[in-house]
Amino acid sequence: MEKVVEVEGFDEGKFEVTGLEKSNFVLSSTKHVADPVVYKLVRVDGNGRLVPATDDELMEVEGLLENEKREAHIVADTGQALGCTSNEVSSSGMPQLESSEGLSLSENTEADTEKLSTQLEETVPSSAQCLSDDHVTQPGSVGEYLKPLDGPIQGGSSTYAGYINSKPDFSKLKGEICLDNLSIKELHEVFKATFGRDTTVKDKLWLKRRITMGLTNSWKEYPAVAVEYNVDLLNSLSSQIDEHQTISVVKSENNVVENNLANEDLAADQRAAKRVRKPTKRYIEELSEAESKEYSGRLIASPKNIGIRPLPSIYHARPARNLSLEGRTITTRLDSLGGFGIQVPCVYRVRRSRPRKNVTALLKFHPSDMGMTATFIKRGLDVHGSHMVSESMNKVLEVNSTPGQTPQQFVAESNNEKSSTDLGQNMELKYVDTSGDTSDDNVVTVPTAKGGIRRKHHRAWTLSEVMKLVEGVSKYGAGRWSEIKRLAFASYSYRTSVDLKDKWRNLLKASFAQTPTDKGANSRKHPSMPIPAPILLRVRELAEMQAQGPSPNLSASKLSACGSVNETRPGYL
DNA sequence: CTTAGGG
DNA sequence: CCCTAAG
Repeated sequence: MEKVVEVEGFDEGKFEVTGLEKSNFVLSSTKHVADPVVYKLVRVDGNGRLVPATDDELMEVEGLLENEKREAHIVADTGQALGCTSNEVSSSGMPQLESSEGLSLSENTEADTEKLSTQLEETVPSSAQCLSDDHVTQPGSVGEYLKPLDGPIQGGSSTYAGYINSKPDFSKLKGEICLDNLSIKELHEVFKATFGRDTTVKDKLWLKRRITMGLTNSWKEYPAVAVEYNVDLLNSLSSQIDEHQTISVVKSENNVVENNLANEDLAADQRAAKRVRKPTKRYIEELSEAESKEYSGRLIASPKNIGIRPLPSIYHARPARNLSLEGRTITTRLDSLGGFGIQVPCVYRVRRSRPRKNVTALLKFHPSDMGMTATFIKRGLDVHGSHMVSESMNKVLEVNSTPGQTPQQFVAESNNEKSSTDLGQNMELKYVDTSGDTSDDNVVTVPTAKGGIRRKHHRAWTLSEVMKLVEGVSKYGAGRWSEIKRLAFASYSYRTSVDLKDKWRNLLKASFAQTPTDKGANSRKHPSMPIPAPILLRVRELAEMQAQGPSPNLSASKLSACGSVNETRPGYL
């Protein structure tokens, strides 16, 4: 809680630069006073195009920065997704280049920062919590896969930034930066010199990365944290399978692998070139479907004087023109990319049917109510990142448009999160709530032909969610979804009452389907969601119970609810 | 706006 | 999940 000051520093962020091909890397001394923006750019192998980091990336970085502020370290980017992403990009006929820059932050940021620092006092800790949680619990996180980054050498971000603490200090790399200028052949030599063996890999990026790693081989242990965490989860959950956990494990494994790679580079040569984090089907689907998608990212600035000053004005981009496309507004801007003028489309998505409100206005009106939300938004604004912005916007809008529980909700969520994670198990929640992830609205929306937008990722219902639902139904009765949503699901901003209803419907189906066969529940062939038998039983009980009559309990609560009649302290007035 | 159902 | 009809 006494991090307030640092938070501010965090806001100021630090500079992270992954250079272009001919970039001379200049890492700022990642102190507390650098620049909030993280520039990233990936050179797509082959066509030499540049692919900026995604906004989700930024989110990740956000987490990174949080840690950063305490450790001032930089994590080496695994950059595995590079290959896949680049493919995706080119195959989908995307505009080769997109970017957004967090340049305009100079003014607004400063002001907001101050306000924020106040609120952050309370929320930051939980924010951090959320962030790390996200990384562990969000299987479908786009950022996870979309991460195209690969700092040619010391790529700065890590997918696991959220929970990696012992990050390697790549500031040492300054001396090695010149790798960029080397030819592949030269790189091979360097490689040999570094590892004492030859390599057949022709991937320049890879070579550089490896060499860099070899030279700095300091990142070997950090996955420990994550792994431990996951193992922990697994143990406590061994019986119930929550999609999230499994995913978590996978992730951490990746992480481990990644790190082992740093040491035992055996056989890595070949794999390395295509060492890619496998994108999920969903993701692929998404990418292809999203034709002119919203990759937006930070554009690299000329490597020259990065990090020296908080924000060189030359990095400012100037809007070139705007045009709208299927409900999205595409802003083409001219960025000064290391001296080159490049037009990059920026996509601002707007949530359908949600009244659009001025985010900045929101910030000012409820400055004290939104902790990380504000942070995100601010950052989003700073960066002009479409993803970020839209995401944040959605969040805010969602929160704000929820009648009766406006801004507080978010705070509540954060707290709830923290407590549920800390306490771990409470009340009936024997099942650990791995999904305290209220914070990440990773929900991807997809524009429909009709002009609509539909949510793409089915947000898997976690056990805890299901349990809350059941509990809610038992308390308030099935059918009173809005009540349940408001009371039992206060912490889950997503999950509309309709969602609850649908889920309940499914639960009923499920419970009745396998009730007759006691064992059927567990022995069922790994269907997507193995709902613990007990829960199903409970569901059925409730179902039957309510089929007969709206339990006395219900009517009681009903009365008290509707009882605005006169029962509210008749005497007091 | 909230529910219920169908898709 | 989405969409829509109905209260």
